[in-house]
Amino acid sequence: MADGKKRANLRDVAAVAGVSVATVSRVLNTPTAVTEKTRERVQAAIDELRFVPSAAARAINSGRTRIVGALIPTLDNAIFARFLDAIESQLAPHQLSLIVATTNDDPEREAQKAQHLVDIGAEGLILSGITHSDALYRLIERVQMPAIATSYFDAGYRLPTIGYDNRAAAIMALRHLVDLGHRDIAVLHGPQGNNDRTRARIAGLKDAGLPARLSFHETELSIGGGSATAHDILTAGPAPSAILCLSDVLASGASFELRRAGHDVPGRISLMGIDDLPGSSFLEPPLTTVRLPVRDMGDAAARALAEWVEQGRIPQSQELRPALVVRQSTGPARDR
Amino acid sequence: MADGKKRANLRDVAAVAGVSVATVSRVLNTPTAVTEKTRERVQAAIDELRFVPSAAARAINSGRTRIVGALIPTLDNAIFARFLDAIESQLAPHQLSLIVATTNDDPEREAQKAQHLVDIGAEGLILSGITHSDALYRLIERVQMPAIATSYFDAGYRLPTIGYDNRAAAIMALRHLVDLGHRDIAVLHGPQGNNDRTRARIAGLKDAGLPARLSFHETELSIGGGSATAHDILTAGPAPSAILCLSDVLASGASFELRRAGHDVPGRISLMGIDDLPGSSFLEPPLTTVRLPVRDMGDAAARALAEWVEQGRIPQSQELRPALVVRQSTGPARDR
DNA sequence: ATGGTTGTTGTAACTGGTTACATGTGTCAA
DNA sequence: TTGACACATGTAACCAGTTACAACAACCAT
Repeated sequence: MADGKKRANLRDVAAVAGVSVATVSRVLNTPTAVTEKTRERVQAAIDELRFVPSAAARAINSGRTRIVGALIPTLDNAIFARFLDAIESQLAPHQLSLIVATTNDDPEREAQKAQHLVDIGAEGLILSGITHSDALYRLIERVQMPAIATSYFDAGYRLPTIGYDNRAAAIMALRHLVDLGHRDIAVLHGPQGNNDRTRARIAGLKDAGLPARLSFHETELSIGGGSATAHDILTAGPAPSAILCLSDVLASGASFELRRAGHDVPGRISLMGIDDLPGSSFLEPPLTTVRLPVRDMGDAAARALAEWVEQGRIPQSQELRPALVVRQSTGPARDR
Repeated sequence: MADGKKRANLRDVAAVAGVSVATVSRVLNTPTAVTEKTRERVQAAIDELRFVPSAAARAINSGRTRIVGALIPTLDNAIFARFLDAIESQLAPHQLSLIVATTNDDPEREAQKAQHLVDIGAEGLILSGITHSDALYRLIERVQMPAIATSYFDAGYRLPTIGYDNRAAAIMALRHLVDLGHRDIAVLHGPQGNNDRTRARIAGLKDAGLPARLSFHETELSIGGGSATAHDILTAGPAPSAILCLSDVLASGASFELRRAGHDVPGRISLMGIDDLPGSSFLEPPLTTVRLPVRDMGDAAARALAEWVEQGRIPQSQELRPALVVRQSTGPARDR
């Protein structure tokens, strides 16, 4: 049958079917413009030669690659993985493929990867956060590329944003603790470096004007970081009445440590997170947290980007609401 | 300056620089073959016009897209996210881009997505497991596409495999429990449907020939599934002396449930998992499990695929060794 | 029989790069 | 001064598609 040489092309198919290349192309793209009979003949040739049209050749004509890229800090965190999962699911029906590039929150690396994505013809970009290198902005501007910033809502930003108000999310958590009477709160957070989500949360807490003394503790964004830092907080000096973790990953670590050390939660100390990871409700006690709608965010970002890429419709920035999820890890502050 | 119309192409650059297209192309690909002076002139034109070579046009000539695809069940599970993270990191230095496609363990969907990857010119594929639809095999054969199956080691498989022996991993776990004197063991596992990793683990347990009565319980692969099923096991009839979860996600759920219900682990009942997720060592008690080297697997698979794609070197199947990680969730079976 | 319309198909010029081959220039030795 | 050779550059064909336009046939109404 097939000579196993190399992939057949349009001319091969045309030759076998005894028609012109234009006709074959029509069978592929506008089948109604071709007679039933020829169409069948061409289709037979296509099947026989196992012809698969070259996407590159198509792209060169249409200028479309149907590829979009996502630049995310890391995949090694459930929150981003879920986010990506949602994006991928939403993109697939649009026949758009997703290229993933991780940046480790390094704007330099992000710009490089973005350049590479542009080089290979990406038609749109999903970014994380709103802090990026000038090189990236220049790139986006230069090639007029649709790009959406996520995990952050800022209607005044130079790009459309689809995300939540990180300040508000943090304040929502803090207010819950303050309402319960907590006045002395330790705040655990990941590296601020280039992570504007974390920075916004911290800034929100600092100028929320709520009546609480906050002590901030930066640590590696991992369960280990959370548990080690919780340990430090509880052994050094007077313990706070509540620990607020700006990420559930840290809260999980803190939760484990509090149990391990035998602290009564929420009796002696309250614990709270932000994110609402799948496991958070299974911690002991179940973790009070602020749910960030990452799945919805992924859906929305993917849809918006698809529309932008396909129909040129520039999306509105879109704010997704975090929600307070009260479980059993928080309770009234003990009287002193 | 620029008229902002559309992207400049080779001929535009050639015109501005006053050279031929061939020279511009040479500046891009073999700069040494061009005089310093012309090179500078061309470079100036490139900068002025903000010329970015079209990857599609390159691909059409070279036949190379520098894109590889990964077909994985889901991103919404830390184990796959880590795996992908490793792949992406390893691929980047080879200038290969990774397209992610999720299959939900559905061979039908997997074949579709694979077809799409081929359509857009993917040069290689990373698959999960060794159970795939005929359509996928035919596709791989037809287009002679480098493809590596992962998460499973089977030297006799039609494709190179890079992974571990799932049977052995499960048996390793079981043996640990049997060595501790457990004779009555409940086994929790995710849907067997099309998941050959799970099936292999179950099969391994069944014909390991170890002296233990096993009862199998299938549930949704989630923390909730693990905790609910653990609850069922402990409330219905005589409780086993150990619970073996074929995934740490389930074990986490079970661990939470055991604590919640106040069972003494490992005093009254032992708990064990397979995977070794980041959080597993923080469970209370820390989870005994079998570590699956997914990060190494991702590294190895990406490297092997890159070599295959770049140099045509077909990789050897590669077995990665699971390792027993004994923590505190397992202990001697109580005398009856 | 003629002209107009519609529908189907083919020819060839595009898309944006790469590259084999031809041409032109400069250096050096005979 | 001439020929050999290296080196730089240009011309044009090529990759695999799409598509504007032309050509042609079939059908119908005059």
